[in-house]
Amino acid sequence: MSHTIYDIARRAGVSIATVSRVFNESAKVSPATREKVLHIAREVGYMPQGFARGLARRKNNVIMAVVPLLSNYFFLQVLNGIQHTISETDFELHIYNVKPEEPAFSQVKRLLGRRWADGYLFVSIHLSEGQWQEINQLGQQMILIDDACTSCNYFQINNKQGARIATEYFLDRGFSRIALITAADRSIPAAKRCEGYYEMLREYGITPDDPLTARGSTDYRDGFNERNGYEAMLQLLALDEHPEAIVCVSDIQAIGALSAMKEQQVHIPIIGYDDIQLSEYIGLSTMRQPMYEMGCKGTKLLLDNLGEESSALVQKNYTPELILRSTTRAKSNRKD
Amino acid sequence: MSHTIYDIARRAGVSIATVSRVFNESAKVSPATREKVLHIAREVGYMPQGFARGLARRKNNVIMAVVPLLSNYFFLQVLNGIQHTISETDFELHIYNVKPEEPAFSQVKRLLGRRWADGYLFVSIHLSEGQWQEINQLGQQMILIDDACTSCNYFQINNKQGARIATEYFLDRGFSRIALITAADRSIPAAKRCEGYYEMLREYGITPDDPLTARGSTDYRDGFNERNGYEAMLQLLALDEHPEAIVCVSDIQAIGALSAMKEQQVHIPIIGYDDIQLSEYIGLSTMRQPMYEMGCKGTKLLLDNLGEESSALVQKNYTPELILRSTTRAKSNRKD
DNA sequence: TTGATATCTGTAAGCGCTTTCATTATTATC
DNA sequence: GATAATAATGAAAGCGCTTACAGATATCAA
Repeated sequence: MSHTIYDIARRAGVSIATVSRVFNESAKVSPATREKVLHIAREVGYMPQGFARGLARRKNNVIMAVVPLLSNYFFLQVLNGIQHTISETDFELHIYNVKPEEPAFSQVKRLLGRRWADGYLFVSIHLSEGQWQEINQLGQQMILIDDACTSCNYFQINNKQGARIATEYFLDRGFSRIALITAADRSIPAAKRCEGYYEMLREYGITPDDPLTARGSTDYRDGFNERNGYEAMLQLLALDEHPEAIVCVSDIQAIGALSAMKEQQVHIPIIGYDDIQLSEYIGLSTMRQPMYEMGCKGTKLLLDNLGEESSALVQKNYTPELILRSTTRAKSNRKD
Repeated sequence: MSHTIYDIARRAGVSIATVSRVFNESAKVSPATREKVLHIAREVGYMPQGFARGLARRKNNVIMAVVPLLSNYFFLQVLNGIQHTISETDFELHIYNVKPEEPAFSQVKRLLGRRWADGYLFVSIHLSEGQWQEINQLGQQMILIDDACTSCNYFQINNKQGARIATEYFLDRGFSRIALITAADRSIPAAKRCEGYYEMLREYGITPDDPLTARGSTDYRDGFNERNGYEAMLQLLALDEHPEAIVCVSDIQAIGALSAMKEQQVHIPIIGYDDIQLSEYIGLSTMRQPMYEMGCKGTKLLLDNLGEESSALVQKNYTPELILRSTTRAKSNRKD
């Protein structure tokens, strides 16, 4: 069943060192022995065990992407970028999914302590500056994607700026009753986006109106879910006066909002956030973030750092881009 | 930086055996020493390394879920079930994502050879009977979810039956020009679903009409993508006579098809497949599969098997359920 | 032939941990 | 106070591998 290097060595009539050399592409083994060993290995399905090898080498050629609740759409594209970059090396990618039931901080600490991987990519894991510092002091190679910390390498998108751009788009078109659909308070990106919305409103001399900030009560995925958007929209439509436009902190909520509008036969311009793949087909205007690119760049940096001893900090900020589609177009051609 | 059990032992003035016992909840250590060790460990951030521990124990409390290209919506829900079940144990879940560029078979073989995990859950990985046999002979604990093999444990959904149900729904309503939107030929589930469609048509005495089977040319994710459905729908709408109803092998393609219909202002009843979360909000009728449940059951079985020596094969087949929503309702109340 | 090089292979030490077994310290029992 | 039983600890082997280092063999110039 489970063969070890000793079994192979015995059957091939060589020492374990030779077997090891065969599997490490070390040149110092004659073609004849190499073939003999490989043949036996193939026959019994032998391959060096990751652990033992990792232990001996103090490196196991695994990098780990740490992501929040996997069914969140956001970082799937980041992962694609990571995957793509890794597949060009001899590293393996393992993915670790932090669960919502336990604080991310303790999960991450435990994970790093185990040292399963040579390096870690944290995607959309939001911790405080102090917590990241502590994690970073564990001395593992790591990169933050979609969060920041002064002492870490990171690739971040400016959430506030994204919301500012979306809000300004509507302001520029003369709207002033602009509503906001937000998510759970505890979500840091949501909070940043709200902030951008408020800030931009004030810059245009508008005092944010409380009832125009809505959020559903469905808490699943920090409120980043369709139903939450649906509920929020219902609240907004129940107002004495409908809002003129809507800024939404995620596409997925915007989709819920759109279905509420459809039910009530109203059309209010809306801009989502994330540019998930579906948005294009739904015609949802949105803020696009360079997720794939961040995945690639982050991975490349991590792999580079793995080689060198200590390298300079890389900290990069991106600005999201407004993608205009039909949900921001006037619906004059339709009767309803 | 990276402390070992020796460092802790030295600083605590005990042997490494004692430190090890502290971290293994072994009762044989006095409260005083336990505290002393734990205190020092906490101070320097020590935790036993996964490898070394795995090597010594020949078990590392990791189970691995192997999934195809991560951006596929299908198995996200399976993963939720897996996650949920595992979080109630002291196991960790690592996820491995097979890449499209290399045959899944060789990736899986390599992965199992490394023995990173104690057990493996293969979700939506489609290999031939013979290939699974070979994989199974590597002697690792494994469960198949959404595929089958006579010598393995598996939890499978009857794809053919699902398509039969969808097709029959339309047949029962008197339609006979029922179209099929399918995906890439190489996709096994897609093929099975097609088969169900053809079979049911014939049982109702209808000879399948070639042009009524459509597929887009966008190959991304084996054709399971919005654009593919969009293109397929365009082909169907270009026919001399529109189909009366559409069976689609995935929700994601059905969404593409719907947007094509919307563009051309037509409404043709359609049933998707998968019941992804968005479908509810779009009102898409679909075939629902018990994905979450399969994730839970599969994981539970795997964990059980990990304990015992050899246990009886568990092979379970599910039938998808037809969920009726607005895309199968007559659109008589709307003008367009 | 001889010694010097180059090529291949084996020996053995370690990687960081767990765990058995032996040893010592402690407590209970009479 | 001696003995047996119990509890806490340490020494050491081993998990499956890599990798210096050294040894063996082959090759070649002189």
